[in-house]
Amino acid sequence: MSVEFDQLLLEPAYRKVATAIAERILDRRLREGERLPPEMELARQFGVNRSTVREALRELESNGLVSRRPGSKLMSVSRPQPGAVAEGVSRALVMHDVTFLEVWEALTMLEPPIAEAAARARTAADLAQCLEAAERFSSDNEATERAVLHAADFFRSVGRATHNQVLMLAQEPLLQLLVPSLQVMIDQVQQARARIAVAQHRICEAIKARDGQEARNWMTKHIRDFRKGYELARIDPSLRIA
Amino acid sequence: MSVEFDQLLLEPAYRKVATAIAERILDRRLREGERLPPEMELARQFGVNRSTVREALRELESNGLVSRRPGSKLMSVSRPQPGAVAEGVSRALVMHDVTFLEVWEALTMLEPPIAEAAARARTAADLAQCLEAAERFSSDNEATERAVLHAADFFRSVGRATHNQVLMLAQEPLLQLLVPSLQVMIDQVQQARARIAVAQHRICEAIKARDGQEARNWMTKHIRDFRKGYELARIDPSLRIA
DNA sequence: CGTGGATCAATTGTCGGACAATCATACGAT
DNA sequence: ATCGTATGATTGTCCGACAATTGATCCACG
Repeated sequence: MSVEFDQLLLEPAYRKVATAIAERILDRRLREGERLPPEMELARQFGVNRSTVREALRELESNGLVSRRPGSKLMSVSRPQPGAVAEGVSRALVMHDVTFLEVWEALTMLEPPIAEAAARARTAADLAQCLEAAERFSSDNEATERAVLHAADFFRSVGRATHNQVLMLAQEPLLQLLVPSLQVMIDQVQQARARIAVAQHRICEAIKARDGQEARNWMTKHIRDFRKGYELARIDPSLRIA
Repeated sequence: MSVEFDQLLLEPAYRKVATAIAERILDRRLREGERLPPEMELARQFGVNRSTVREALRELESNGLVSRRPGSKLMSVSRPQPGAVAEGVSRALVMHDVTFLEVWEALTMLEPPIAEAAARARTAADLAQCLEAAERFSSDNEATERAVLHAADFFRSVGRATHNQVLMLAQEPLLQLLVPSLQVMIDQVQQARARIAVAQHRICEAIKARDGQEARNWMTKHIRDFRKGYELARIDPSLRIA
């Protein structure tokens, strides 16, 4: 028997409303695509003011559980977009002063097995996407910004080839954090673009041949190159990411 | 020259306010722990109504960028708590109908290298935490719920030993998704508890000896056991997680 | 001088109502 | 059937208000 009292949690009404709606969404009583009742109706059902309902909706909206189709004002239930979710994670990591070293270490762990899984699970369409992504990098890498975005997109295309949503979502924040620091590095290292292109090419070939081991190996080299690039550019890898 | 027009984005005011404040937090002009100006003051500065400011604050609040110290009503800038961030990711994954197989595959990729890194980077305090977590599982695993939570906490303690916040945050959603399905499995497989305890013990020993390879190996077995458990319990691993 | 309590101002949570802009829908003209 | 139009519904934003609770200040007291 505990002698202590539970810390009584007095949640504001807007929070209760938010969790109540979120619950209905998560247990599928409100299904995806279905439109949400109007704010007035929700206010009536919950017995609160419309302002309160609106504050709750803002929370759900920022979690991606509700959204509106572009050019519409009606709110409908939606599955959170991976990019948006990952953005929240990225911001959290930035606030925690993550360093490039930490991001790089995570990439080192995650990407090679992803490449291996992609080689096993890829479909013809996946392979085409990987090839296209590599081609985009090769043919349009002069502008720093575009080069970096294409490099990240290549990782995304490999991730999609795994057909594992968990991996895609785990990978996304890393890519978002990689982009800004890669942008600094890539212009200071002459051979960077060429080496990236080669690695992408090899990875694609391995994925095409369904050679998991080879895909993993080249991805390992690819990631290791990032680290080397930072050393060559004399960027301190233990600096926090902007 | 592009002939197309950019899709003009008309954001509602509450969104502009939210991003404006978020920007100031992320670039450290508003530092952590600092208290946020009162709603009225913000409304004055942005030239909008207090209701609008409040909607913006709800968004920031759900992103964890602002929060209040328990038992206080004053909002202050805060770094997002990993648990809360991961919860958003978990919900996103649930909405995307992730299967146990996907979660398990991600764990297979992520946990062994984490264990290896932990063996390298751990401090004495980290080791103590791992041992405590393992001990808690061994000594308090009768109640299903507690056993499962302790099993997850063991992973967390190993994650902390890596001193890599990216890894900790990447791992957290996986653990949150593992818990409910592990809860179903662990009671249907006789030897599950014992095998988990042994694996934890071996991993701890390897971490203590700073033997990365051994830590990785035992973690690999540990994760593989989960899969076997599901087969023994005759749970379809391609079922979506509740 | 520090401590504790009492007082007052500040702040938040919630409410009610209001209005313009915009979107959804139904209807009628072509 | 397609297109444009009128009407109603819904959202975004504003205003003002009030109770409850917290933060801050000050004073008495040991």
